[in-house]
Amino acid sequence: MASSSPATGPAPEPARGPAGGQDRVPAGRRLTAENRERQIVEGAIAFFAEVGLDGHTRALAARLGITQPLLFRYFPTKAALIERIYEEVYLKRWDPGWEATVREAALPCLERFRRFEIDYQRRIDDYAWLRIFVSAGLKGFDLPSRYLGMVRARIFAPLLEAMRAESGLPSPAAQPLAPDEFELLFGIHGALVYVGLRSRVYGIDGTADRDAVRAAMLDAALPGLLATHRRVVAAAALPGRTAAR
Amino acid sequence: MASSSPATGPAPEPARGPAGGQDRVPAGRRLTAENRERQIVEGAIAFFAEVGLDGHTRALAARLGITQPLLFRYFPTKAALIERIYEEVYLKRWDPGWEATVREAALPCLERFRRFEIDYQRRIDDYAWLRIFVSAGLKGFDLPSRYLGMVRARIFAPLLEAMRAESGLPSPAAQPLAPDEFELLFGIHGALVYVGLRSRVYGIDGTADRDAVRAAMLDAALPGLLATHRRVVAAAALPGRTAAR
DNA sequence: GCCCTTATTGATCGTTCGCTCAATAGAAGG
DNA sequence: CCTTCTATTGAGCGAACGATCAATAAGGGC
Repeated sequence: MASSSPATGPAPEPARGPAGGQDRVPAGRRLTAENRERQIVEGAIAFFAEVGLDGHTRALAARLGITQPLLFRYFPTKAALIERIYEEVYLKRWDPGWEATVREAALPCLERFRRFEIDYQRRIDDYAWLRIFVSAGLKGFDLPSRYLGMVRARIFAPLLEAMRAESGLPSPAAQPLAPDEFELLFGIHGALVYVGLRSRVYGIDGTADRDAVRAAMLDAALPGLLATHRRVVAAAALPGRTAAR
Repeated sequence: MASSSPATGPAPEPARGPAGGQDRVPAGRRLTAENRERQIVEGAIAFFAEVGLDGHTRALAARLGITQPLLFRYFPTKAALIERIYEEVYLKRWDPGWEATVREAALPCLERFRRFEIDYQRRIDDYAWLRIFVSAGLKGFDLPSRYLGMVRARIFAPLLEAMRAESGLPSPAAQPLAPDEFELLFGIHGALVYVGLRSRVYGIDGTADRDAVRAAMLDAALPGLLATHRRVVAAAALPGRTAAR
């Protein structure tokens, strides 16, 4: 169970990522400020994803083919650069369409959940996204908890409300959403995320088509979800045990 | 979505852990070599779990109330100390009883799976265990992939073989275990692990009784597992698509 | 009490960290 | 061609890194 190398050795996969699809920054020496900044941000995302947020600014500069002081021309501090990465990777990649999907009244709520997860996981299963997310969590930053708080409030809460309605259960206004109801969705959610984690963080090659694996997981988990949800809501309505916290 | 503090701020939870149940090392100045070594290892586990494997030896020494050079009296290098942590946290905490549980012929295989996961997750849902595991994965160490390889080979493979037999399907000798069959178990497994990750890595307080949450997840996921498994095996037997890799 | 063993320390090595600043060089406008 | 602007660099700051080693001091055996 010993690790192969003592303290070195970044991740095996470069995985520079789609980088948003914009055309690559020209490799010329003297770039415009705008182009250089974009190049630094994109390079920093790939770099810190590989080596972790403790990565050194000199190593980042070397990878970009520039000198280290130039980084500080564009970002006053290393922390500011990391902050920028948060915005770029997490805020900018949040799709408002997700919030619309889970409210699409024309669809059964399980199908809304399915469509959200398929699309969400496709975006999340990214080398930089997953690794920086986990790395931030390990360093005690509140990014992961705040981000998952968004998922909880903007996605899962409306979904649970729709599931309540579809099952003829009292609305959240009448009976507040119980933590166990969220756990139900986070359970399936976690199983899907774990597929990416094993590949991107634990370095397990795994199955080629993770998208198909997740689709199969949803096919297995969704059919029984509404019935389980009804049971959970009924249990939460009883004063038997304290459900919250 | 900005993090609260730029680069400082370890995890909110000390969570020194049960430390194996052995009596604490006396706080006296001059300890026996054996006691000092144990104190260093236990302290290092808690320390590196909090701040990550990039934590500094001087900070570790300060927390232990000793000077930094003393660490190098007991461990030739920082990497050697981390190696020792791997043995202590992962190798020593592997329970051979797990391998016996999943082979217990008297029990239905779903019950074997249930019992394994309940016990396994209880041990895994530990501040140091989860955080060092993830931290090692981010640093590119092969600990996580090798450990999960053990779970796959020693736990899931015999379980799948038993599920095959219980469903009257061909044995792995006749038809090799397909990757999709493992994904079936890793899916449920991942959902359970994710419960701990959200708390220990992402810093979400979450539900108090994670053990009960996981039990409920298993209750929801297990009933349909055998039927799904049969479908996966049947699909893997067809030459329709390449199942492996 | 003294001595011997060794756990522990203080001082320090060479390196590298994040970061600063004056000097340099490449493109644009006249 | 020359000037101007500024992107970029080279040199270097103080601090902290992992690691080393001779000096110190606490305890046990006689």
